[in-house]
Amino acid sequence: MTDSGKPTLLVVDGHSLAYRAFFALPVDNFSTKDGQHTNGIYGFLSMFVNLVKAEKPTHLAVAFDTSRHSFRTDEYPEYKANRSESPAEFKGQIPLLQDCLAAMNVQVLTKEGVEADDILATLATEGAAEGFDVLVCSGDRDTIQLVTEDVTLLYPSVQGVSQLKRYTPDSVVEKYGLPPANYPDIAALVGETSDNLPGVPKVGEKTAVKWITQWGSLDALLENADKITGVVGGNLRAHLDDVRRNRALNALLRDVELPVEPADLEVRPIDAQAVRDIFARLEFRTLLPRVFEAMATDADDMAAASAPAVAAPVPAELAADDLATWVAERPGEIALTVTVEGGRPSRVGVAVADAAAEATWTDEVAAALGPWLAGQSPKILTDAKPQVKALRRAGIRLGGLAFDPILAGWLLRPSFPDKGLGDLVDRYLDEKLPEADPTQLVPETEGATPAQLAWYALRVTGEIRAEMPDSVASVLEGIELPTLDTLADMELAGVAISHEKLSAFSAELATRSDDIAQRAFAEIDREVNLGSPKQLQEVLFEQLQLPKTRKTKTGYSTDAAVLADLQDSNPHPFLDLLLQHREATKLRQIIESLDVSLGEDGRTHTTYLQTGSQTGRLSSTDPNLQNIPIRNEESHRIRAAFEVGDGYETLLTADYSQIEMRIMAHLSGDSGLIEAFNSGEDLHRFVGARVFGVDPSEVTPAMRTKVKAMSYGLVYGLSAFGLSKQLRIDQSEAKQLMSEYFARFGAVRDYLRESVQRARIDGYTETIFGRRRPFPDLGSPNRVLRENAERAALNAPIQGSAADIMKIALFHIHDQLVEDGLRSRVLLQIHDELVVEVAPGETAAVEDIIRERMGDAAELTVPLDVHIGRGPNWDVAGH
DNA sequence: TTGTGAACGTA
DNA sequence: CGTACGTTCACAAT
Repeated sequence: MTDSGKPTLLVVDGHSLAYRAFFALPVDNFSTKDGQHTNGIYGFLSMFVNLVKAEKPTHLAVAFDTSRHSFRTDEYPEYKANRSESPAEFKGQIPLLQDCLAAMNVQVLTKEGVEADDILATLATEGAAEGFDVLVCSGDRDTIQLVTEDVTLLYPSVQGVSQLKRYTPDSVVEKYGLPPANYPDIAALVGETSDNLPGVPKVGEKTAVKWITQWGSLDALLENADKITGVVGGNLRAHLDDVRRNRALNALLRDVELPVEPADLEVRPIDAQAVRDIFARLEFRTLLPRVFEAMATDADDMAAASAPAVAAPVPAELAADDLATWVAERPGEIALTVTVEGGRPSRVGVAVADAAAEATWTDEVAAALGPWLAGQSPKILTDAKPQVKALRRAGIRLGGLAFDPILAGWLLRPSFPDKGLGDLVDRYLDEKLPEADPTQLVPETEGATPAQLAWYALRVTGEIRAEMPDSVASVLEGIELPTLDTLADMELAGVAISHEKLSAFSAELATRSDDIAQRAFAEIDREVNLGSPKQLQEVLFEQLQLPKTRKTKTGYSTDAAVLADLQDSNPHPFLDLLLQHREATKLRQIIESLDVSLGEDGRTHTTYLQTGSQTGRLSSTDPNLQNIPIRNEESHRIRAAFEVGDGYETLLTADYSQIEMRIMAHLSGDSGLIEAFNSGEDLHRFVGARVFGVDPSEVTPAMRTKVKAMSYGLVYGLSAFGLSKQLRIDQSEAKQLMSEYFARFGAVRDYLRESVQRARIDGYTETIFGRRRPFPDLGSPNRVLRENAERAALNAPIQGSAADIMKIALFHIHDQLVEDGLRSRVLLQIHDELVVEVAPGETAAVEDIIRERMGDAAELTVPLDVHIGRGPNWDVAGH
């Protein structure tokens, strides 16, 4: 609101200002780690928040051009034809900028066939008529014509985007000698080179102003053109049509049909979480507080924003029997929340569409509700796994799990880090989940009760289902929900680890790494922190004067590959000692974290993140048991500490051999690769024989290594450059290898190409079982971004299908073990390997189940080969 | 105290 | 200039 008490409407030309920012800010300082350029976005937003903060508009909109095409190019094809195509790096930023503005709840306007300035002109005209003070912010001089007593133009000065010059009628007269309405007349005579509109030769601003002043208007001047003397008079007469055309084109449209009018553009509070999300993605940090400061947030306006469209039912507090009756009387899906404290149920809430009830968890509640919980009547649980585990600790095996909004939300958007029900309520219901403020000891706002959480979950479920394609629904029901149950059991079981073995090894490694460190310090005559890349750079590149290596963001790399290269070219004892030190300390860290993780039961219970990957794989945390070392001799001692537990007979490992290459064979239908797997011959030997044109018996280890690297590389979208690096061979030799490979296995190359092509069209990839992963960047003009997306898209169906197959095998095995009443249990999953703890006397039966269930998990055109090992510990079993 | 980047372990 | 993860440490910013 201005002093006059009138509302203020600010309209901004997003395109022209972002474009200026794009050239003003160095791209090096403004791109994300995955290569997205952000200089235009940053510059625009920076200016924008300053502007909002300074002007405090009550109404706000940003307009964008849709393309170069407009009614002006229709009338005059040469219009702006001299402008070079705007760089792809810039174009790619526009949709992201629009996302930012959307998150800030700023109205973004575009219209096919008109330019952003026409939208500004329309809004300015309407706004002035409706009693607004209007501020127009644009980098196009044509907008000067909009200036009136009610409309002020803010125009970026040459000094930079952040400096805006105010144009009022007075300042326009001062600068041009004519009122704003006449500016287009001047421009028409002078011409506008940047728009490819030639004017009258030899006529500049001075002459134009003089003429218009003299004749009162452009029309009058043109009518009296024959009265103008001299060379310029001749020029004018020769270019009358040009002038008329210029004047027609530089007139901004003031009656564009828009879906909104100024009154609709009232400034709304920003969506704080959405802004945080997109700024995190763009890696904007300093901008965040500035935006929050300049613009009101939802939190400031809780009353309006948090008022739910539908109020959650107030749950009835019921006694055990009544709660059991409550659920029994309600057929169909019931949503359920079990709150968990100390790993055990503490409270339970149930909800249906219009009613909710809950109870504090007691033995009575457990007994009364037990049969329903264990039964098959359908239930919806949000983030079910911890609740399933808690119930299991209470002696109840949950049955009938029909939906988990968290899992479903992840299946639909696997790239979004899962942040709980609140985000889903936000996204799918456009409401705010009531949350107690954790920073307040006595929160002002109450959080939702367990029953109310269930009620929200039920409603979210309806919305998610509506958006879920059948294929994704089948992955949820056919793979993820059964897997969830299995994972709960695996986490509860844990794996026995020998503290004695670990601590003995840890002590050994401690003395060893100290010893290595001392010798390393002797080599360089000083003590440094060998774990500090910064100090190492000093030692390597300054003190020892070794050649500079691969650049990183913060300096020069000192990673293992680089050190090995250095050792080749400039041997130095320090390098080798450093590598040894790294190895010893790394092992020690891993051992230490395992030791810390050991529970009172002498077992370690990892947590599997079911929604932790974008491909469908599981991940493991706290501790991560999916990256326990195996490559070198030392690491076997760590695996040897993973032992069979008391009361069990043996550990058994089962792994799929070359499952990703088998999926590749299946998906590509390559006859050579299919034959390789059906022949029973070692895969790489078979492929090597084909590629090098020799008998399988003549494939040397070197040849095998090469085709093996090539085969695995294919799955990741390897380039000749990458292959040459990995094999330490010439790029030309790598190219040769690739072309020989594809000459024999051409269908593989065709498949890979087509699958990316398909993903570009569909916008997502799909596994054999229908799991989808969206790839919005496949169409990005940013090459780095696009090519990264292409490799990921090429890999996703393969890695994802393998993950699907393993999950299916996993829960089939688990379910069969339970069904057959066996005590043996699956403990670990490491992507293509399972570790099973076998009860006495069950070895043969368990082996049969595993072989069968892993082998039958999917019907491919090639067999699924399973390798099984046995032993008292993971090292022996894994042989 | 918190966040980031380098390095490195696995499939 | 090879996909997918999680953990640790150092370091800088707070």
